[in-house]
Amino acid sequence: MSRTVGVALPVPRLGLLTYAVPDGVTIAPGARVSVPLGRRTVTGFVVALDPPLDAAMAASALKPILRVVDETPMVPPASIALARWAAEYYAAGPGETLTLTLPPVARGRDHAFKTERVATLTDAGREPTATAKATAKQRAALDALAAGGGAAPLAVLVARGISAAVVSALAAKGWATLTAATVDRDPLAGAAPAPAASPLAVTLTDEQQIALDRFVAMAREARFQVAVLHGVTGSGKTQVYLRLADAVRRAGRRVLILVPEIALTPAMAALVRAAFGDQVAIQHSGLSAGERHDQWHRIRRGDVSVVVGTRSAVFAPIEDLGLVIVDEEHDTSYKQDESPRYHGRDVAVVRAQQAGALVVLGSATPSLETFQHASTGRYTLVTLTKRVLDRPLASVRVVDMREVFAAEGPDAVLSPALREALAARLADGEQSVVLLNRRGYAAAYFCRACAASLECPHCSITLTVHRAARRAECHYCDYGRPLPPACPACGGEFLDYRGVGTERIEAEVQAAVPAARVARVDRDTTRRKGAIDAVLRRFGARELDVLVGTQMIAKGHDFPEVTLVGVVSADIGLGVADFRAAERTFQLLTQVVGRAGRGSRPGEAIIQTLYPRHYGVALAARQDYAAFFEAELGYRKAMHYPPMLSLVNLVVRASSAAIAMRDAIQLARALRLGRPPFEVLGPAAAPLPRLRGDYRVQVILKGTKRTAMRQAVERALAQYPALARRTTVDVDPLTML
DNA sequence: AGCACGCCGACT
DNA sequence: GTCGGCGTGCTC
Repeated sequence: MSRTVGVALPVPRLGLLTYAVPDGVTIAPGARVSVPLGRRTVTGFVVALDPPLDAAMAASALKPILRVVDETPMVPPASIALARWAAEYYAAGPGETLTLTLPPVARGRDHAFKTERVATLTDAGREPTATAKATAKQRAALDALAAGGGAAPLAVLVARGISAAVVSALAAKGWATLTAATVDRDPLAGAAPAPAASPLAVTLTDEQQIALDRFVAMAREARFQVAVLHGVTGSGKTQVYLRLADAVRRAGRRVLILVPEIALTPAMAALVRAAFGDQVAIQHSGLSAGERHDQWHRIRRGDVSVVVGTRSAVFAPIEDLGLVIVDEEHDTSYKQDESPRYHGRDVAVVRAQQAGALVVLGSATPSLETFQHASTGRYTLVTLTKRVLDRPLASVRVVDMREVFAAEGPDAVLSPALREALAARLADGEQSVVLLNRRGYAAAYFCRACAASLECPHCSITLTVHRAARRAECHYCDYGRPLPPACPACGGEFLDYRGVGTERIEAEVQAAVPAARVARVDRDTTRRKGAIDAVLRRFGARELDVLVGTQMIAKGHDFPEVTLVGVVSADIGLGVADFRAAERTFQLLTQVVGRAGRGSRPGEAIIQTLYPRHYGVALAARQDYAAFFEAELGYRKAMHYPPMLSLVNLVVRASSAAIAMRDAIQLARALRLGRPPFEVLGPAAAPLPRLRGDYRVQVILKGTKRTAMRQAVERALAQYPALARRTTVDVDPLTML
């Protein structure tokens, strides 16, 4: 019996604390315990039994555990190991990452489980002679119950026109019983109907079959391996995933499928549901707390063999894991942009390693990190070079906007080529997608007299114009204001827009093709739950002709009738001072071009740009991943950027620029102490020097020895606790903001 | 994260 | 004169 336990508490950066275990109490790792912390009582996780005590601790009196919350461990040992790894790797507290393994806590009253009244036929109810005197309605109810295997939820009966009163009558006559049962809410209820045929019955192309056979053979080895599925857009990666998942499931091991975003999840979830029925659990942030709770417990109980979810599902309590699939592994939404700043794909690889499982990283545009490992042989590369049914990739035209500006003036938004193509598609009854990766009407509202723009009072950023709402909004904090009638700086009355956003594009498209039914998909139009689903469904049902949107529409969706994709300003993003700008642009363009021509008719893409020769644009137009990878890797080598080495980004916040700089200098000095095996760059003002009222200064670590970098950061921050509280640590940052 | 302590500005 | 702002320290 253990005398002490190491407990992880949900407190940022707090390490394990040791508590005494009262006599006669037994505790297993993974169980939650209620413990005193300062003057409050909190719930933590037992992660270690009888941990080694340091001298100071051994001498002092440990506080005892107040209560054991779980008789049986809340999370399996594998989840603890994974969370502890993530805590260390991402310089977070163990409690922070362990929290990720739990379902969201229901607030207030316990809405955790939904109970439902279920009617069940009794023996008498099944006996035709006993029920001979049933009325017509009662007979209908008895038949419905019999058809449902002898039992059915009351709600289902009511939906079929059988009133609750009739069911009560059956109960009164002893022909049926009514019981309250706990049911799992179905997060797919009301979602797009599942395809009629099982996705597992689809005939694979030769390439798909070869890829599948390869993966199945690897999975059969039941050891940690990483495979990369590099398949061009429309090559049918999903079918390979599903068949592979089925094979692993049949072999008795479980499967985790990660997908990038909530907007994408319903489609994938519906497919997986069609393939595996009630063997699937879904986890993503769009579910209500109650739904997530139900799904989490189905997983924890081992009721399902396949789990589909977004980033946080990587911590789901799955045992006997044999396969992890990371769909669209290059997608930046796998990286959490708040602490703990983990990368779902990277955690997935470690999870597979700890479980002895196969992990498949799939993408049409693999990240540099992933493809680099594939090309050195550390990961196994499997390629799909052809689209299913031999459909051609879209033909691409790059439009040099400088020529358009020269011909039509500087206010041109849609090029003649794009306008004409949109009109032609409409005339042919085909659908189009127009992408611009910036929402709002205009990027700025500026004064023609003094050139001042409306700016956020809390962030170093110009306010975005939302014209329909007649407001200017900050896209980094919650500040917003009505559009002023005159310049707030000089009183000038000639205010104008600069830069375009999706709201403007929607209007321009409507003006160019007045007869078209146009809808917009961006964060502004899809805030409401289910809104994005509704628009995508209308588009899928051909009730819309043109979809205008941000990168939300570039991902994953399969609309066979789309034959034209327009990209309004391919350069957004290239201007950002970020070493991944070219990679992101290439990925976005390649993905969105891949939306065209997925049906029987060939697709076309029109890319408008100011830099037609930029390699990120030109190679995406050619859809030449190999050439892009070579060019980009050359750049990363020359500039000493990932994947050649690793980065840690430290951002120090303070109430004044001077204090932020002073503290960052102190931090950098501590990090440079003792000739460390890595570079310390800065301090320098962060790319966003002010954010939400804070002044920000950054220090960047660059090197190949990640462990040394992390340890140095831990040491430096431990030395200055006040500074640590105001410093964010981002290991393997995706952006330097 | 909370919660307490402590040191500087605007109020009954 | 205090009330209370947030900056800092601490949690087995």
